Amino acid sequence: MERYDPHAIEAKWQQRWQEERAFEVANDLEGEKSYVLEMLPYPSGTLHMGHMLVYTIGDVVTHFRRRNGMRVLHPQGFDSFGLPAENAALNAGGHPREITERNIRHIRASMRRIGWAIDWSRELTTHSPEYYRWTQWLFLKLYEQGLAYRKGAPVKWCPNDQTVVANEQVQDGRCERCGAEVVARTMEQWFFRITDYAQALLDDLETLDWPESIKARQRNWIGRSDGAEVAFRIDELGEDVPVFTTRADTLFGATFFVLAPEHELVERLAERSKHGDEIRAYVARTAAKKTADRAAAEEKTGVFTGFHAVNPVNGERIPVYVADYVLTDYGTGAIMAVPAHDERDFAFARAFDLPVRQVVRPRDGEVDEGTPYVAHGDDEVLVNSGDYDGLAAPEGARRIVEALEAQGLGRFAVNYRLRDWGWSRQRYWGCPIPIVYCDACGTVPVPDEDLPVPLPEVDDYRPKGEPPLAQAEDWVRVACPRCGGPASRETETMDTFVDSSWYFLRYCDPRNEEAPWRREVVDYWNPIDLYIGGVDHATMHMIYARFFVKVLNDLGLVGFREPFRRFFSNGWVTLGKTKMSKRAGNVVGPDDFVERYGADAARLNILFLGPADQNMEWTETSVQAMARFVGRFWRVVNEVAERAPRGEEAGGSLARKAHATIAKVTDDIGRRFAFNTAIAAVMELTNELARDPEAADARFAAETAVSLIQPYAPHVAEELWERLGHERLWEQPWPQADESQLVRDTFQLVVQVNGKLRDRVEVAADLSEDELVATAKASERVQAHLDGKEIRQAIVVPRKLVNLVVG
RNA sequence: GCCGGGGUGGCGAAACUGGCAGUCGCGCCCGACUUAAAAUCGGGUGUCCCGCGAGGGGCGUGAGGGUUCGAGUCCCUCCCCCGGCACCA
Repeated sequence: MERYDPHAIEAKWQQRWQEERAFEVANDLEGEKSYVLEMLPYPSGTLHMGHMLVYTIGDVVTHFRRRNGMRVLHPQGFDSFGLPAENAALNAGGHPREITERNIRHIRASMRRIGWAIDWSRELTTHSPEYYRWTQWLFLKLYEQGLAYRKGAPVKWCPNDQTVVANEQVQDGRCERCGAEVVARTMEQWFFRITDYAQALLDDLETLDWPESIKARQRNWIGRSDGAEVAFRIDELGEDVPVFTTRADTLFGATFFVLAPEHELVERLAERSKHGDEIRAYVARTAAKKTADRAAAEEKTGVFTGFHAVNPVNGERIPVYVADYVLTDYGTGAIMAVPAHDERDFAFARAFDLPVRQVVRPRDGEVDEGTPYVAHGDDEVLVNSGDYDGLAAPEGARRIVEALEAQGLGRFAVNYRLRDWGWSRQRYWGCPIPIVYCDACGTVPVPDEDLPVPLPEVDDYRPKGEPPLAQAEDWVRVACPRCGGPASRETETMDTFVDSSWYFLRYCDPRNEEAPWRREVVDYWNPIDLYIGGVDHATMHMIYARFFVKVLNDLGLVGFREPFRRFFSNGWVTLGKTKMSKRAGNVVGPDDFVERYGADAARLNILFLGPADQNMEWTETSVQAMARFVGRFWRVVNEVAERAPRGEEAGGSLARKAHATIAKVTDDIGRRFAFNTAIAAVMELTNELARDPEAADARFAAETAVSLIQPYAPHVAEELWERLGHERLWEQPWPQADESQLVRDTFQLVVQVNGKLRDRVEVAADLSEDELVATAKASERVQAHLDGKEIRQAIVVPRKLVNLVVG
């Protein structure tokens, strides 16, 4: 028998598939389709085991669905613009384009070497002008709709380095790099109005077949809360300031009022206040603080403004403070403070010696005055609340808001935690924004026919305060598309999440030069039937893509409202119980293992480690074990091919086992996504086959095993299929389990006494319940445990067990 | 704090619908082949107790309770681990 040589076998079949374009699929738009997609990689290095996992899952499903008669779209590409790729280039010390394209070549070669069934004719890279032309085009569509806009947003600025620094790069209010005190600055940034779609993004989660944990994360991220907006009048100004509250039941307990330091009113108050300097100093101090540090602050800080707000429910004047525990970008940036029923307000009241007034208490029971009482269900009632005293808290809240509404001082309101998506970056390696600024015409979109706006070459692409594109002066200077006068281009670039918010649509029609896609094509393939990827993209990318699709649907560009009908979230691959990552320095790549043990063993291994949606610990011994299994599989099947009789499949125990394995593997891959147990089932079949390779039904069992392992180990399966005298396994229909073979005429009856296993008896399948009980009683082992006691009851589970209850 | 996922042999895990706990694999032990080792192949392997042995019995799925003829699985209380969000009013 020939030795198993994975390299020769894998090269042979990969060449064959490439020649035959075996995994390319045409846009016939006919028949049952399945779009199977894994999240595309950042070409920031080489493949690691996480990639091995996610792409092998997709590959198994692709083969399975193809062989079940579906037209399967399974493309691949590279998320090659943006920070991940650019940072990799900066580390490598080369031009981002060169480094990125080198990484792509390497990864593409690895992917081909692993033998994934990818339609390479549809490959895309987000940094190619053919792609980003349409990213720009889509931006312009959103811009036309008013869904893309520019606004000032607070950023941290280092006056020494003359650069914006990320929140994560500020430590104790100082620049991480040079130690200078950072200051807050408002800078113009581009945003998408994703908040317009907050409710739709929330509602439509119900229609998706996603893991509950992932839906929960998105709900959490969107963060809907129901409450009321209530107007408080600043007494000295005569101006109404709205607050958002979820606790209208506590309005009578408001004892002070707080504005976020960034609230637009604060500067105006400072101008008129005798505490003006104090207020400005406080605002400057808090602005420089990292958001996380503000949140982590043990002591509440703030400053009295000298102004007062009037509580609309009782006309009471309460002092107005500025304090950084109130966030500027949630609700209205101002709150009514109810220290008796809110932890944060309570802490502030303690620190500033402000009154605490109890207005909600349990119907029965005592309240500890030393801590805020936050419960507010139907078991809580209002007190100190005028006409509302005695009402249950939810009812009281409703009545109070209704009364305010009647006076025009409040209304029921909904708030979301979700913020508009800020996506412009002062970096080089990203999609240019097709906008021109003209002194005469203002902000002018670049006309479609002038797309793409190319990414210019610059001398120094490293990040600095000014966008690197500003150096490309000839590129920046441009005639205004509207008036022809002197104008300049937008020099910021898009975040990579913009590129990845629509790539799955481009795969459907990747070479279209007239449009981003043809609608009938995307409508045929989409929504994606199975999307596979890591949980780390469960919020950002997967919310942004959902937003894009909803907008595109509203624009009539696509006929569906959700991109990912089903999502499978793969686990992490860990080494030493730590997620494999560059940062942890524990990355193991598949290249090495494919080289040493072959692609089939590496593919089987990653899916055999454990359930694919849970984290799994990588060990070198496990891939060796898989190499051993493949070798054993090779020997056993070859032996059958050489020695087992040909002819009709006989209905012996091997054939029965084969049919049972078909049923198990089909269910495991098709319904349960339990890839590990499907492999175990084929191993069992192989073990039985090895015991009797010359049996009359050995050939059928071997063919079945080869056919079932094909999605996991397509190369060795194809080679063995050929040795069994057949061809083109990748196109063969998936085997069907013969139900009649699954039904046996005897079965093993489990006999319990008082629920404890006492015996197993092989019995005929057609015995009646009485006969089963009689058989159970007849067992010697059972008799020993009956101990002469009376049988009070006999539980019979047909075709399974008899439980004799004695007492 | 809120939300989500977990806890089963020495290890990764299986048990899908309440019905034989531990499939499959790793590791380990014994044996075959070998001058020897590696590789490969065969057998064994939850744990404790009784028995020279064949065998028999008890215990066992994070802890405690409950429902049930029967619970890893369902219910209640609690502990621990991992992840997400978090001064979100």
